[in-house]
Amino acid sequence: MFSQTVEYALRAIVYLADQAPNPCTTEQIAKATKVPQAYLSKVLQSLRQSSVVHSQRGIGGGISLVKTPEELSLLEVVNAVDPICRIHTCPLGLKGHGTNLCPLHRKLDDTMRETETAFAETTLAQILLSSTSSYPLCNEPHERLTQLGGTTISPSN
Amino acid sequence: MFSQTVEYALRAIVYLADQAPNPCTTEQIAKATKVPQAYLSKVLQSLRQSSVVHSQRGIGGGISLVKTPEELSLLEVVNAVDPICRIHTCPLGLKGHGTNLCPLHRKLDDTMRETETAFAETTLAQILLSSTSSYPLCNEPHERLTQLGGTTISPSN
DNA sequence: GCCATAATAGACATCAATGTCCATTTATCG
DNA sequence: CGATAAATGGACATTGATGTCTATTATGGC
Repeated sequence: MFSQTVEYALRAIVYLADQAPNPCTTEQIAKATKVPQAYLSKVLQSLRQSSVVHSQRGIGGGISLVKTPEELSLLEVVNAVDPICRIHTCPLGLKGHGTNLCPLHRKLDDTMRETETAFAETTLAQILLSSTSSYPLCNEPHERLTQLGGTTISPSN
Repeated sequence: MFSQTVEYALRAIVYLADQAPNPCTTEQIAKATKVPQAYLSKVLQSLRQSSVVHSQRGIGGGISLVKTPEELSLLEVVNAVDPICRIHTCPLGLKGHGTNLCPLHRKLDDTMRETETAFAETTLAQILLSSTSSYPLCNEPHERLTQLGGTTISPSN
């Protein structure tokens, strides 16, 4: 129901939120989220063009969130790469329906509206704080590869 | 969010429900629903293989619903052509998550479950009886091209 | 049995989503 | 300035969704 690109974008953003506000390289994100790196870079470009993430080239650079996890909703991520396009006018192009969708398309649009709302109301911070018995994207909490102060910590492996 | 094929399948089924229990030819459905006829025949084959519709060749034949509009849900139609596939195991293939999805995939699956439920609870009869100000698929009620008794009525155009 | 009707099957065409690869540009560090 | 790190852009490959076309098969009426 959701495209592969949406899945990849959300994985990357969850990882970035987990590491926020530190930047992460595409390679780092790709490995952590098991997304093909070359394709991920395309997805990240879409996110950058929509101002969901910020990028910085060169040593010490990488990708980082523009907003804090508290301010960023799932919907903003989804709409950046594969917009949920609501039904505004009759898909059959019937005049006379105008904004009055027929019962079928009214129902379809309603379900899309519900999905849209669910995504709009969920922030990345909520995802990170949710307590299911599994951590987001991994078996253990992710290593924080850099500390806020700038000291680098090596991963345990 | 929903594929073109789902859209076409639902249009066809709504039309068939409107004409039920009379059979309709693919050509007739295609014109009424503005779906490319050759492609529609593919979609209808999927619906037949899932026993949503029944087909009859030759003169007087066509496509008809297997169930009554009261018994048929939108979900059965959708799942016949483009199944809503729920998330059952971790898409990253992480052991240890098992059926315990991480918060991200838990949320994604929840929205899919809601959509699934919405479709499961809506019957074709409800769609036909819904009173928005627009008729399903058309500006006016569809002509019933044949009557239950077998007498054929010419369309007014 | 013959003809008209209508579904069926399969080949083929087109396009968008997904995925890969490589050269180029921008940045930091020494 | 030179070396390294990292994103960027564009070309290309692959696959699945969408769409078209034609020959074949099944059915009912005469």
